[in-house]
Amino acid sequence: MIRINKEFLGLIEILREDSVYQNLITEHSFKAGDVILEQNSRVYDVYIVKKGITKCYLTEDTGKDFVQEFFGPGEVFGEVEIFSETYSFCAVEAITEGALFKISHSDFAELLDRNKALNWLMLKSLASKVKYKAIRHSFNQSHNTETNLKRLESQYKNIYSLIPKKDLANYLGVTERNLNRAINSLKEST
Amino acid sequence: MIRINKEFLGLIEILREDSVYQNLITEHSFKAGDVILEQNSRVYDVYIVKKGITKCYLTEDTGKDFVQEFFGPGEVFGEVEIFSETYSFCAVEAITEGALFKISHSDFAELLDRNKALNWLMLKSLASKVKYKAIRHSFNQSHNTETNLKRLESQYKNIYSLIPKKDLANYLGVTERNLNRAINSLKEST
DNA sequence: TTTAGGAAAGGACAATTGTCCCAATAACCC
DNA sequence: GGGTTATTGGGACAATTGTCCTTTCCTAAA
Repeated sequence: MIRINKEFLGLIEILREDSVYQNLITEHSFKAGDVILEQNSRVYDVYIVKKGITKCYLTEDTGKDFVQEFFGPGEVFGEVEIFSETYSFCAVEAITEGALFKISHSDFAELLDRNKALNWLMLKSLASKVKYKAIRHSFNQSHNTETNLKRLESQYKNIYSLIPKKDLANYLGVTERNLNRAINSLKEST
Repeated sequence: MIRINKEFLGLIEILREDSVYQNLITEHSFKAGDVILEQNSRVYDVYIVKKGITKCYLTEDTGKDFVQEFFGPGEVFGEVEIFSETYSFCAVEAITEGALFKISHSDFAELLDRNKALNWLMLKSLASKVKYKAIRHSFNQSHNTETNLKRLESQYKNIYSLIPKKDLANYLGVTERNLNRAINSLKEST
């Protein structure tokens, strides 16, 4: 749900201690609501969240948004487009204020080639995304909204203060109306 | 849906022309119904499908199976467990007869380290899985069974001769009953 | 050809979720 | 404060999907 990757963030921050990399890896701040990446756009950079929470979502032809993940500190995005050589398939938008690191695709590709630690963390990060998605979608498809919500609540006690309800509904792939029903029914059962 | 990766298969077959690798990369045949990998088991090898179709699926606590993907020629599995260092989160079972290549985790890790082409294809393969999953689950969540089925039918004209209905239903995350309804309703609308 | 067994399809009803809209509440501006 | 406008939550009904069980169809053996 709120994905983080401390190892990756750690490595990026270590690299930035070298002054050479400070020009390649730039830091930028964002505020809540900022659109960091648009869907179906050319992607020139790889992004690493330093602080704050963003959402990565996809807008369908029906007008419905589906939230892929919420990205917290250390989470990487814009990297898939290097390897698949296509336009962005998700939009990324800030939920809270925060900051991120940015590296151009060409610089990142070069770094990947030279730096074995980074290369390995990249493989780990991608593998983790594959695994996480597999497990989450399987669970979501096999259970009703109430059960899915219960799972999230147990993982994030303060979920309603972290994520707006609308985004939560779009993450679960249901309407806000239905999410409200599930919330009420969980409240009653306590 | 039926994922293939000719580039990856090509590279593996080229490597196997070198007699050194023929001992590391072994070939095995399978027949329909064979269980190639069990869920929640230790994974010792990376697998590459050479011929045939397998399904990769996850069994939930409810007893429901959810099919992640169908793997055709070139598709890799068992690799995520190298990077995430955990037990298998999916089972893999043969749908048709076929054959696959197998490499031990340690040999594969070493190959990844030495062979840049393989390293790059591995990154591409993982990125492709992430992207494919993102797009598919977003679409599936945002549309009803009939629309989801229509999408599959348009991509695979002969889908009902390739994949058993039960597996198709588990791929879409619905019951067979509901899949039948969707099939009928598409038939009527022609 | 007949018949029994098993798999596949579909009918009937229940549960879940979506859509639409109205009421309650909060926010804001004169 | 009064009045207006957003925002949020929930009621009512419709559509979709799940569950259960019956019917149909296919196969194979006698």
